[in-house]
Amino acid sequence: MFSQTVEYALRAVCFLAGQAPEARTTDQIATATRVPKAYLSKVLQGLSRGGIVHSQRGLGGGITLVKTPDQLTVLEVVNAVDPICRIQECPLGLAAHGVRLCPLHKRMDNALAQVEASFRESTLAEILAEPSESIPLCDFPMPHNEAEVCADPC
Amino acid sequence: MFSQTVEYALRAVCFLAGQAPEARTTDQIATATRVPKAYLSKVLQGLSRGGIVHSQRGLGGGITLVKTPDQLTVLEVVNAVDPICRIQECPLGLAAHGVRLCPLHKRMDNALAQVEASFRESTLAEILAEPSESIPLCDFPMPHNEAEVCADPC
DNA sequence: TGATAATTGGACAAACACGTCCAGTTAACA
DNA sequence: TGTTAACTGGACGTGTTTGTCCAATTATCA
Repeated sequence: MFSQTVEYALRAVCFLAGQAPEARTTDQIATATRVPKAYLSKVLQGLSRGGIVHSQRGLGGGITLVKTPDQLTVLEVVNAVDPICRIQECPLGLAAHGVRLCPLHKRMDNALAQVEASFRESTLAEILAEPSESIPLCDFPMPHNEAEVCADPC
Repeated sequence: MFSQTVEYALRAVCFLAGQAPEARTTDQIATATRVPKAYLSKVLQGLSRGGIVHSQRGLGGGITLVKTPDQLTVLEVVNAVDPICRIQECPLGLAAHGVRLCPLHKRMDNALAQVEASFRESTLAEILAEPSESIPLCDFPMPHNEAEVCADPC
C-alpha cells in the first residue's frame, strides 16, 4: 500500500540519520540502502524540494538532513514524496454529504488518520535508537559510521 | 493511498448491501455509485473471483452479495480487489533481518496492521446502520429500495 | 586554470493502473 | 424458437509510477 518511492525515501533518510551530521553521496546512499542509484537521485530531489534534505554539488558534496534525527518524523518524509491524502469531502461529489463524510468514507478516512498519527509519532532518532535484533539497513551488528553496507532501517 | 479500484469496489458493495438480497445490474450499480460502467464491470469481475459477489447472466440477472451485510467486512472486499500486503520480511532482503523486521519496517507494518484491523472490524451492515447525516451513496434522505440515485456510502 | 567529483534536469522506456469498446455467451420469457 | 437483457473476455488506449541514461552545471582542490 506504500509506494516504492516512499520505501526508498525512508531508507535513504534512515541511512542519513544514522550518519548525521555527515553528508553522504547518492552513490553511498544507493549502495547502503540497495536502491537503484539513478532512481534514488530522483527521490532525493523530491526530498530536497520538500525541505527534508539539503544537497550540495561538487567535490566533497552530497546529501545531508536538514533537521536532526530527533526532530524529523516519518510523516514528514512520507508527505514530502508521496503525501498521505486524507479524505476531505465526499469522493462522489454528493452535495448533501458536503464536508460530512458518509459512514463508509469516514471509516476509510479514519484508517488514513491512524497511519498519519503513527507516522507523526515516529521520529528517525527513535527508529535508530530502538533496541532490536535487526539494525536499520544493516546486515550485521555494526558501529556507527561504518555505513558501507548498512544504511536502511530494515 | 487507497486505489481507485478499492474505492469503486466498496461503493458497489455498499450499494448492494443496501439492496440485499435483491440483485442489481452493473448499469444500476454504476449509476448509483457514479463509477464508470465499463470499468465497474471489471471491478465486479474481481469481486466475483474473490467470492464477494455472485453474478448471474441473462435476462433478470445481475450482481448479488454472496454473504449477508452483517457477515461481510470491509477488509474482505478490499482484499478481494487490491490486497493489503503486510510486510512479512525485510524488503532489502538482508539475511540478518530475516523474519524480524527492523524498527523502520516494523513501524510501516504496524501502520498496515492498524488499517487491516479497523477494516476487519467494520461490517457492511454496521456501515449502513450507522446514524449519520450522510446516507451512504445517497444525495438525500431516502427509503430503502429507491436506489436510482443512492448507492454509495459516501 | 584545469581536473575531478558531485548534483541536476531532460529524454526516454517498461510496467502497471485506469478506463473504453465490442463481439461473444448465457439465460429468461413470450 | 426467437428476442431481449445481462455478464464475460479480450483488445486497445492513456496516464502514472518506476527506472535508466546522459549532457550540463556546480564546487573543490592542486
